[in-house]
Amino acid sequence: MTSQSKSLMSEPAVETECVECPIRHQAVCARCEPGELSTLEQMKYYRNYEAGQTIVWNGDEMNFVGTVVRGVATLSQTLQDGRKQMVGLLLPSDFIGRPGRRTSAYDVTAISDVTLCCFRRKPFEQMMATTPNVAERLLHMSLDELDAAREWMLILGRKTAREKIASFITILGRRAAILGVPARSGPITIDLPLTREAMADYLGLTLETVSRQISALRSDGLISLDGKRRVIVPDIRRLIGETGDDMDGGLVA
Amino acid sequence: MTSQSKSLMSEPAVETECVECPIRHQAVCARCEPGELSTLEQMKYYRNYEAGQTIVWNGDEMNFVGTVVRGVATLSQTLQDGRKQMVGLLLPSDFIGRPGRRTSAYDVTAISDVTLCCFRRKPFEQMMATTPNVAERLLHMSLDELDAAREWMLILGRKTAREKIASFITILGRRAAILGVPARSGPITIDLPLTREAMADYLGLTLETVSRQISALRSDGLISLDGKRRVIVPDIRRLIGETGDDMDGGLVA
DNA sequence: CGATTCCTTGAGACAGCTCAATTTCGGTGG
DNA sequence: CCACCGAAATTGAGCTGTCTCAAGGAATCG
Repeated sequence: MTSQSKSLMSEPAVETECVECPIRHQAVCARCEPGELSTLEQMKYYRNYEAGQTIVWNGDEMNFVGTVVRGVATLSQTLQDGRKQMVGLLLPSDFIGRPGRRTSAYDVTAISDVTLCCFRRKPFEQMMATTPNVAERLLHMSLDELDAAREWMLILGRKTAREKIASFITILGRRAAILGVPARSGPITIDLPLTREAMADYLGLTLETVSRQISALRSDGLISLDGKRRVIVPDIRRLIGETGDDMDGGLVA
Repeated sequence: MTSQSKSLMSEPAVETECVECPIRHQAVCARCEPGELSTLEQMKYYRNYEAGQTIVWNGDEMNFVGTVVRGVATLSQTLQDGRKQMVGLLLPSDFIGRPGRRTSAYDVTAISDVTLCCFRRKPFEQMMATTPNVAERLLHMSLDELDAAREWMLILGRKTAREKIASFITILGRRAAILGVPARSGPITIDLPLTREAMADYLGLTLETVSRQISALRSDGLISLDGKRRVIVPDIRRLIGETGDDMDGGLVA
């Protein structure tokens, strides 16, 4: 029997038919037609991971690809002496694995309990060749990720600690708005899916600096906290003003 | 001796038939068959830019896509107050523009005299749909760029100034080895395509720090300089040892 | 209630930044 | 060929934002 560690019971792990899948219209299968979908249906299988578990190690063979259906995972890289940088944050609908490559270039870690919708790599690659809707969608998603990675480079390379935190919260808000409730212009609630340490690894800071800057934003009235992990943003525009960006947020319409 | 800098007369700008194109096997057309190639041949046209010229501004409409045939260009982003971060370095064979998007998300700047092999965007998109070899190749290239961007995130987020410089030189060496002369294990010569300031914008440093660290590496015997822009690396492995990376360079076989 | 994990806050250290001269180098014209 | 010019690069000195080290506090769980 699988040990349950930190959750009392293992969640029933969202296993639905594709048509009912909560991320049906965001994932790699978003553009598939009913016929194609039933092909995927036959190929797919689910994998579950508990919070803290490693999904793959950097360099490991990876004989599947998949989509995050539930939970949050991270991609990270490490230097010789253990300094760590997160290079990707995988939320529901994000894709894991690279067609055409056998091994992972990153450590992939489940940060909360995670469910993946997987395909064995070889069949998936063949399927891509015959299903332009999938290949095309994957290209589109990769280009989006590339844009995100570059936005991140700007954050890592040029922003101050305060700007980094403000940016991070803003970006989370943007993703949440796409996936879930569209943002009204009132106060917005954002759940941080990461510990302070993970945020630090994400932002190229130390956990102490992350903590200090969150406190600073709070005492400046730009955010308030509900517990440690829930942020309430009374006026998102004011927070965006702290990111240093060239104004165009896109969160609030 | 190949072209450089601000020559009085505009170079005759490499305009060849696809079959003879110097980057035939690296670019987006790499996997095309003769028939497909002649389709491209009819669609393509060349554009030339002088060193320092801007190719597109962030937010500008961009009605073409293209491949760098000659020269070096950069992708960069800027914050409100002018802080700048380079988010991509485009060498020959690299692709510019994003199919399916009308405007550029970055400033694209020619850093030396540049020749692009271009396609108008719409026809290119249609062509992609009917030419899986192009779409597939573009996906592959985008995923490579994504990997590069993530490697860069590690550099920006977690490396010291010295490690950043060592990494930068190492990466340039790797690219040069792929494109040109395969690296023997003797001394390697690497031309820096960037000013110190541009390197700084790339590495998230100031130009003074870049200069200091280059001097430091030199006085430590890890590199030597021929002029300001040419680096000689007597022992690439020793330099790789300074990058902080988890050892796997891939430059020297 | 201890134990553990996560978070906050403080005080001092240091890497890289800022400001400010020089110096070097490639190009140009005499 | 040399003198000169401007851009690029180097070097110095002091400053500051973030890190490091260290000591609690808060929430969760057995």
